[in-house]
Amino acid sequence: MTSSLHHRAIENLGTRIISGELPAGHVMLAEQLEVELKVSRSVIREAVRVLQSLGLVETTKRVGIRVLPAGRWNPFDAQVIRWRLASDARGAQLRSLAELRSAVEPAAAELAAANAPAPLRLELVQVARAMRDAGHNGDVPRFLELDIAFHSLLLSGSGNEMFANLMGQVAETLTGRTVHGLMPDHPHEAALQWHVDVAEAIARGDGAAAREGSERIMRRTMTRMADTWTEQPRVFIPVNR
Amino acid sequence: MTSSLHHRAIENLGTRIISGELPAGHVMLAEQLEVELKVSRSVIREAVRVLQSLGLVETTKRVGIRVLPAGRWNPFDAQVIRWRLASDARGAQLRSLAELRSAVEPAAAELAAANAPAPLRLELVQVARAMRDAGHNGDVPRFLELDIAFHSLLLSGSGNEMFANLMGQVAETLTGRTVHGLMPDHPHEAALQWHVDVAEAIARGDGAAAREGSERIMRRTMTRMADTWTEQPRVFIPVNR
DNA sequence: AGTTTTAGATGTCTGCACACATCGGTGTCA
DNA sequence: TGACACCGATGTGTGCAGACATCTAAAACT
Repeated sequence: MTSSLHHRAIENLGTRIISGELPAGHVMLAEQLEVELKVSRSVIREAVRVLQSLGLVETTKRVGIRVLPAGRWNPFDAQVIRWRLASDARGAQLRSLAELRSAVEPAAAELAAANAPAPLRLELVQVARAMRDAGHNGDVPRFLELDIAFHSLLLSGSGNEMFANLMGQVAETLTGRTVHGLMPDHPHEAALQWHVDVAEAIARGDGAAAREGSERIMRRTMTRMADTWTEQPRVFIPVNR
Repeated sequence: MTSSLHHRAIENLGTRIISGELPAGHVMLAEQLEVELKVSRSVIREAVRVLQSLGLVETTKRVGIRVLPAGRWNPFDAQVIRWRLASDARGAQLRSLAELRSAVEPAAAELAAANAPAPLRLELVQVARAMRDAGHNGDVPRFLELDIAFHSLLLSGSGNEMFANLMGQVAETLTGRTVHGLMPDHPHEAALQWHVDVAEAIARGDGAAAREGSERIMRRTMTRMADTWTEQPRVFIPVNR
């Protein structure tokens, strides 16, 4: 199912557009794509429709299928993110995601302290403690697993479905290695305790403490990650397009 | 083109799914949809493919087209957001967007102070001042227009394409009224100056001041908007799905 | 320069063959 | 006799091929 012709056509075109192989303004013809990908018209059409909804192409009668500039791509779509991570813009995409996460998590922590259901608070504390233990014991694989679980739980606990999906949509589609382009891949002593502090603040409903603790973690994470995003040029998208 | 059969089919099904008329688990048959919407198979198939990429449905052989639960919907897609705003969950969607915006804008302001290109900084200051003037003169339409322009510019100035699209993808697709479910629709004295302060902080590269000013605006905005989101239940999406 | 015509592309419809998940009947075994 | 494993029938999405409709950019013509 994952390797349906339809899916493969989307993957093929999406990758090539985002990598820059098919630059903005490039025009393709459905008929030509049929030959190139060796699939029928319906497959091409369905793939193009999906790419259209992602903002990667537009179709115009009498012209063809035109590739759109990067500013039109839906930057929140999991597929688009995955394609960008596989392209030269990998560093820029990681930075964008990290900045977003760093902005959102403290807010999510504060909301979770106010709104999260009791069982989730409990689980959060348990995961944070288990994570601290795994870190102390040098059990890196378990630490990584718990780290993701912790941040996913926190975002879910906010009760904001957009926050919840930040880790959700992305983390699940992505490989473990890519996810850890967003978070340190080996434990940091103080940060282990900070996670527990955040979890406990959420558990007792202390929003301010939860936010501050999360901000501390995010600041630390950002500084540790910053050098991995090899100096990537920032893209400034014009307001009107 | 906007009212192509394909587009209308997407609109019809998307609206009905998100409104809850077609609940999660509900199974439809392509053939049945052809009859119901009075369109051909190709139209249905292309529409279903798009809805699939938005996480609204999944297709299974021998079963049909199954509606997925809300937790699987892509909450960042502009269409999904629009459909939710037109549904009973309007309040919850506005709250989610406002929380996201409130988390992101201060971060964007700080990044803009560090990275925004010079012309954008200049424009930001000009817009902020024009906005203050319009507010003082009681020119509400112009104030609204400039308000959107200001926040769009600020987000663009961050150089983070995800931030830039928060206003972009959403605001442009949406009606003016909906956008102002996210920001006050008449000027507040002090806030007018705060906008200028933020713009000037960004212009002189003072990240800390820009962030603080933006946080002040966001706190004010949130408290003024909060009562418009009539007590909506929060949705807690399970981590694994 | 403005208008009309035309060619060429997508949009829509239809009939067919195939793959494959599910269901239900059949046979085997305890 | 009853429970269970097997296997074929069935129905559905997937993919294909070809036709006609419709729109529009670009050419041709005033």
